[in-house]
Amino acid sequence: MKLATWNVNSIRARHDAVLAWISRVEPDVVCLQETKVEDDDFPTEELLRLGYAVATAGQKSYNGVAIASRLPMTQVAIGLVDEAEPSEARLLRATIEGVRVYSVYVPNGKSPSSPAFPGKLRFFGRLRDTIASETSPGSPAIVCGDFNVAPDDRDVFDPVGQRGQLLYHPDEQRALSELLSFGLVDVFRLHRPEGGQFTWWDYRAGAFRRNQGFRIDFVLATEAIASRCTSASIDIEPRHGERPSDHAPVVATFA
DNA sequence: ATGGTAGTCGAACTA
Repeated sequence: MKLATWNVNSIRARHDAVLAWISRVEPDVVCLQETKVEDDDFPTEELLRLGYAVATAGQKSYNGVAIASRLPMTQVAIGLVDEAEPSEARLLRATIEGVRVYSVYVPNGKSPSSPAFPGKLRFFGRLRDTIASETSPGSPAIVCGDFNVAPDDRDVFDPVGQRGQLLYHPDEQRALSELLSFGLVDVFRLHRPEGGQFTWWDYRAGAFRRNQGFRIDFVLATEAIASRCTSASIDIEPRHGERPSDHAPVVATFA
C-alpha cells in the first residue's frame, strides 16, 4: 500500500495541482488536510473518475480533511471521540485493507502566548483518546497529517532561533511525544534519520527559496504496520510549482 | 523590518 498525506491549503486553489500529482504518483491512499471546502465543493467526481473512493469531512473556509482510496473504505468516522457534533473539521478515518487510517489536521495554535495554544496541546490528548477508543498498539493503524509541531532539532532549519516559538515549543513536543507513546512510529524518521528534510515552508520572507522549513507533517504507524514500511519520502516537487501549497506531500509505502 | 505571503471572502481572520 502506497500512502500519501498532504496539507493542500485549499482544494479549490489547488484543484488541478492535486489531481495532477495524484495521477502522476498513483498512491493507493491519499489523506488531505486544509481542503477548506464543504463536501459538495470537494472534487469527489474527479477522484472517482481516477478510480478513488472518497470520504470527506468538509468545512467552509477553514480546516477540512479528506481521504481518497483506490482500495475499499469502510467504517468511515468523523471527529474526535469526545465530540458528538464536531465544531471544526480536523479528523477523519476509515478502515482500508484492515488498517485504520486517520487524516488529521492539528490546530496551529497561533502563538505560544495565544489562548488557542493550550487547546492545541489538548488536541493531541483527545486524538490519542480517539485512537485508543477504536484500535490498539498491536493493531494496524496509520495516523497521518499536519501535526503543526517539529519533533526535534533535525526537523527545523534553525533549532536555536526557533526554540520556544510556535511549531517548535517544548510543550508541543511533549504533547506529540505523549501521542507517540500510545505506540506510534514516525515512519519517515525510521527510514530517513538525517535532518534538514522539511514538509512546510512559510510563504513569507522567501522561506522556501532559503530552505527555511520545518518537518511538521508525518505518517505515524503502529508497530504492527510500521514494520511493513519499506520506504518513506517527502516530495518537494509540487512545492516548486506555481501557486503551491505551503506544505509538501509525504509518501510512505507498506508491504 | 513584530515584517513577510497566501486563502477565504470581500473586512478581518487563519496560517
